[in-house]
Amino acid sequence: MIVDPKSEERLDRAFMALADPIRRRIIARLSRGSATVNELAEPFEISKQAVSKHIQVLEQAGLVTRTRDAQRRPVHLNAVELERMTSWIDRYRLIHEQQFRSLDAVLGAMGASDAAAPPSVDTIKEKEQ
Amino acid sequence: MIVDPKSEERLDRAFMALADPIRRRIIARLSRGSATVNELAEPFEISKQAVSKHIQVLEQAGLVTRTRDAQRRPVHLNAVELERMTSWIDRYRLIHEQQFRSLDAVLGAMGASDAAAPPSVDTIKEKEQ
DNA sequence: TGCTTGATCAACCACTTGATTGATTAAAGA
DNA sequence: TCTTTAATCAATCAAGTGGTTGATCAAGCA
Repeated sequence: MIVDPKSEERLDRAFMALADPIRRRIIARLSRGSATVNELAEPFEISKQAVSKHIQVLEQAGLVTRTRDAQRRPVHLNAVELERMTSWIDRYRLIHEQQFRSLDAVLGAMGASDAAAPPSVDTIKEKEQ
Repeated sequence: MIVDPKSEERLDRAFMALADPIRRRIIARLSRGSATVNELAEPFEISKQAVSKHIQVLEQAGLVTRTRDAQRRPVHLNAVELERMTSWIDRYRLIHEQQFRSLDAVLGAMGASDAAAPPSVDTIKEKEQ
């Protein structure tokens, strides 16, 4: 499986960027439309410089882009990067779900008739797979 | 809008947890089945203590759970928390997409763009770091 | 030309993170 | 019992993060 090192680092930054509640609120705000740094800083009690840094973090993660409008620097959401994050997560969610299903089938075929859906995983010793 | 503070913190930890490539590889491994700390540490060149810490981070984020099997502490993926992460992201992806669509409709009806910051890709200038 | 506004740069500080090594707990096996 | 195995705890360290204040840049406007 070939893994693009740049894609690794981009994921690092994207997840790190969303690990902060202020940055998540910024993303939430931007989902409703672009905004300037001042507008984005307004609801928060921290300095505008701090908000500016948060936006830089989001920008380097590829989650937002910035344009220029005179002395304003409007910030726009980049939904493509959000999509990359969900792709990563969903990939392993799917694998896990399928693994879970086939394990369930094995247990069912072995004669243990309970076949409980909830995770009775704690008794499982993984040797197959 | 009521926001459960614990849910905020849980998201903080979940996103932070996935911001590390080693922890993402651990999640990827666990999607294929549960494993012990030693098994999880095997592909990495860092110490087992370090891997143990990574697993603690994942556990406190709710992304994995641990059980006991004699002196082993098998680690299991908790897909529910992964689902919470995609839910958060997809929520704002959806809002953004709808916002985008309605803006598109407005622009189409007007024929000109004087709305606040239309995020058209062709006007984007810089992408420096 | 100056002045104001929007935003960033720079230096600094407290705190956290990721890693290390060495010691320790806990259960199995001889 | 003594030894091995699985894993964590404890102390420490370098590097990174999130915040501050003060200075600076860049574009309109009087």
